[in-house]
Amino acid sequence: MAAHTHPSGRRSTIYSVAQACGVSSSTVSRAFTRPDLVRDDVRERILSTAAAMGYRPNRSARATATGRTAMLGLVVPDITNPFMPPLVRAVQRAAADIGCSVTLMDAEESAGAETQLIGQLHGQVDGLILASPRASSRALAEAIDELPCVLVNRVVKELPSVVCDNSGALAHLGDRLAGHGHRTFALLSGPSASWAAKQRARAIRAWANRKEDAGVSLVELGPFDASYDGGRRAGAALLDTAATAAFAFDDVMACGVLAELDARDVQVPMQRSVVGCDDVLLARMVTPSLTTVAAPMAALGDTAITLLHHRIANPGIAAETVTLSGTPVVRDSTAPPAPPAP
Amino acid sequence: MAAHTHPSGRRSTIYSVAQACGVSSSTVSRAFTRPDLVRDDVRERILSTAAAMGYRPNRSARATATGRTAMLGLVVPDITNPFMPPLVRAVQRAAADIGCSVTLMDAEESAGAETQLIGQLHGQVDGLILASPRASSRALAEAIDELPCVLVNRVVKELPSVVCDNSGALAHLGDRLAGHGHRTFALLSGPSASWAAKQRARAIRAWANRKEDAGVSLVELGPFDASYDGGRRAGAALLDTAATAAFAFDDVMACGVLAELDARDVQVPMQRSVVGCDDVLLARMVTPSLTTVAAPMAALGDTAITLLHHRIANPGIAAETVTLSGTPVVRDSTAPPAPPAP
DNA sequence: ATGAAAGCGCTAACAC
DNA sequence: GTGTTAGCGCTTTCAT
Repeated sequence: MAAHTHPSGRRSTIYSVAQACGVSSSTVSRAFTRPDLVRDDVRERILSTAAAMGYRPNRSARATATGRTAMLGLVVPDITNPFMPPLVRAVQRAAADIGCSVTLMDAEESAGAETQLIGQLHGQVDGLILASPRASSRALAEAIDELPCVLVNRVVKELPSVVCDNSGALAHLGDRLAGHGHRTFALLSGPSASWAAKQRARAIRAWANRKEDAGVSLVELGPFDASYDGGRRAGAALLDTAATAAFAFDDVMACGVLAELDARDVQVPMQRSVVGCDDVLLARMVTPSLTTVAAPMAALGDTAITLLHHRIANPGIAAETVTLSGTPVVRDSTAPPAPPAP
Repeated sequence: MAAHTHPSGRRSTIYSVAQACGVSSSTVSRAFTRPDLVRDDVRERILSTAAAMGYRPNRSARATATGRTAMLGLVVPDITNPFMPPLVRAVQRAAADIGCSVTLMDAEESAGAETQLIGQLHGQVDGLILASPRASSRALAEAIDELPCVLVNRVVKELPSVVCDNSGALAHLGDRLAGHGHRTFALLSGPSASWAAKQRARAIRAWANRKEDAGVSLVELGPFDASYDGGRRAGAALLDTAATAAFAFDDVMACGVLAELDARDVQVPMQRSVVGCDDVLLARMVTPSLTTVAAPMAALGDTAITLLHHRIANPGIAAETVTLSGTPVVRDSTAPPAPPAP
């Protein structure tokens, strides 16, 4: 493996390749970016000598010339949230398909950091994907300022977004539980600032209302942190109610609920049923495995990139928001309620 | 928020700012990159009118001019592995401290993709961090070709790296278990191609050898996948042995072991003790919570970036490998063995 | 199909 | 301390 540097010690450029091939730099450039514009034999000669010389196109130079960086920014509120990695992967894969790489920014749960990071991304990326941003709509709009962008799991007026609607799946799971004989349900709600938490709470309330005639009643608990510890607290709160089944804000919280119930010797699903949301890896790993609503990660990522791509190509296009649906996944944390004590 | 574009519709540049301020473009440039070189009042005037005009430095242009992109590449074998997010975060934070952003590449568990991604990063980043790469040393070296880089949790001759040594912590945990009365231990080893798996196996073997006189014996099982399912299989295998305590390759595997034992009504820690490795978030969330070895994530990230930074500044410097240590964390998955059946 | 030349936005000597 | 002037490596008219 020879060091692929020009004899002079400098990296090779289209110029050195051009010289070596006895063609002009433009032809070399074309050989890489518009292969169809250069005669086959010439192109092949260029490509092979370029490879031999270890030539690598300089992305920055290309970017200054074209005005496109071929990079997308992805900002997440918290990369350690198990919801994110699959999303990151999906976004990245889709971005690769359109020839872009993605620079990841973790806001470490700070809304302030979010807007600051967005600012930093200006002039560095062609567009932005904001996953469940926590910053206020106003702050967001201001930080984004003209940069093409799409939100994931949050809608803000005037901004395109792709969101996951779990109401159908949640209702399905609710029906199933009601069918099992559950009547009193608990809603363990997530952070009040969370758009997703609002949506999920709304969905569950709506379902419960529809089922009122069937004797279903809903007790709302929280808000709790969307964390394991938040879940522990939610689990404790749950036991103070008559609810036999609980909807946790997400799988992580549900996981905390499971732990708290276990710690208090309350059996799941025998004595309480609990359902999570998102279907993160974790959901399969805990005992009992979680009944939950699977988010269409890959589709979320794909759609976000498609929307963004479209938006980069047609600036000033109207903001649309596409809605995908979650899918109910039944596992071991739900079952018929225990028979009333004798 | 007005659209921050030049009246002409184009983005503002150092030139438009310079014109608006009645100074030369270099002064504007300096005001941003070497503030100390420009008189206070001038600098302030420049900065404020720049802000008013919505000027944002163009990173690509800067990069072509300086030859530095201020971007680092981070390639991970599998972003969904819970070990990675904290590492990613740490790396990112440290990178930010030296003024760099990081573009994340997920190889989706394919060694081939790894080298391909590395190739893609050439001419796009100033340096590379490779987290537990799976590609062969040869393939790696070839793909890296001259690009400054540092490996995390893997050592390859001629390449700088930062690794985590868990042997001390593992031995500590082993001693503790032996002190509890355990005598037969199982080593549930990880993928044979994994550098980390080799190291951990070696550490545990060495410890067991040292303890032979104390009656400690070790049975080696595996290799198993470093996954939940791998852990389930490992758990099943464990029950075919006389071992009362097991070292799993990592927390994810340990988690599978826990599930399998639970499924077979084997109580942890009463009937079997199990220890994981890494201390991922998961370790705290499962029931019982895992005794494990905490990896110094933040330090790993910091050190990797420091090494890389140093290496970018001084090309051709000798490759050093720095070793950090894991810390034992005792939780609920370990305890004295059950008394021999009467 | 190929070449010549201008320009992308910024930095970095080098002068003043 | 500030302005002048070359580039950085690449793309892209515009000719030929």
